[in-house]
Amino acid sequence: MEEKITVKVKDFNLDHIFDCGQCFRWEKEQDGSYSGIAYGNAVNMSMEYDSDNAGEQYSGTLTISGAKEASFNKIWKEYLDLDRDYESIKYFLGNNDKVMAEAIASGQGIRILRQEPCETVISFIVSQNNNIPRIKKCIEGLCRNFGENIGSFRGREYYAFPTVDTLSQATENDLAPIKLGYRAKYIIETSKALAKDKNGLKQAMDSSYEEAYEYLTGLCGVGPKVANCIALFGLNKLESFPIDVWMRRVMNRMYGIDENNMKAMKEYAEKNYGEYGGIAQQYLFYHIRQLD
DNA sequence: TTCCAGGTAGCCG
DNA sequence: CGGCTACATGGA
Repeated sequence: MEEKITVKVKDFNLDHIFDCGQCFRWEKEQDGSYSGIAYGNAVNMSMEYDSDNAGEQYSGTLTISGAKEASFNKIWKEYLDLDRDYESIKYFLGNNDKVMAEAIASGQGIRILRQEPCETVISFIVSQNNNIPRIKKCIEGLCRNFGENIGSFRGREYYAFPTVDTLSQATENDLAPIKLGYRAKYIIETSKALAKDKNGLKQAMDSSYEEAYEYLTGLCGVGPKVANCIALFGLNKLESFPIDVWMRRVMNRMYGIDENNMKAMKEYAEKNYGEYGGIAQQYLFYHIRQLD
């Protein structure tokens, strides 16, 4: 008998959370639930929405199957950012910004996952100049070849994300079958740096956004965009505002900002989204990908 | 064939 | 500093 946790949630939608480009290891099942792995635990998540709001507020009961009850407070509550009040954040972002209100409407149930810092670093190095389906394949390949086998869950084998110690010892030749392209050497070099500086990411997490950004951009293969993704998804810096091709597209289409004027986009975000820039960015990202 | 994908390192002025 | 380009890979 599979263990499971059930918990009441609101402002919570699995499609919005797992299909907004923040994570790469969750797969949608036939029944609309998602199976995946985080912090070395493979689980399945399904939602039963409250009937009285017809799903519009995205409140209901979340079931995490395969998870031990004790893991809720230790892992899942924090991973899913359940203690944060997204309703007030949505009001803050959307109450005098019609464009943002529209974006929020399409991704009402987004939550910023608190992912493992090392995994986030490597994953977003893989993501550069790459598309999401292929990013997923590359990461799956890394895990299968270099991650610890966690065992089978619902008929599938699961592998933990490889440690930087393991990756730091791999050669470009070892990584060749994974088809990471020119990113392979970035991954090896950055894994070496992180394996050597064990507390670097932890310290960055406890530092200000600016200090974290400086540390991250010092890693090989980590530029402004990737650093902001790591800061947001791995280090819990919610003011971080990653600007990628989609963000350039959506801010041009919806705010009329020039597609090449990244500085204007950054300034717009700082001024209007402030400490919740990262959450605003996720609503915009999800929204433009729905439209496209 | 060419273009594109959650960009960055290296180089040049 | 800011601007330019090569870079692996696979799908459209």
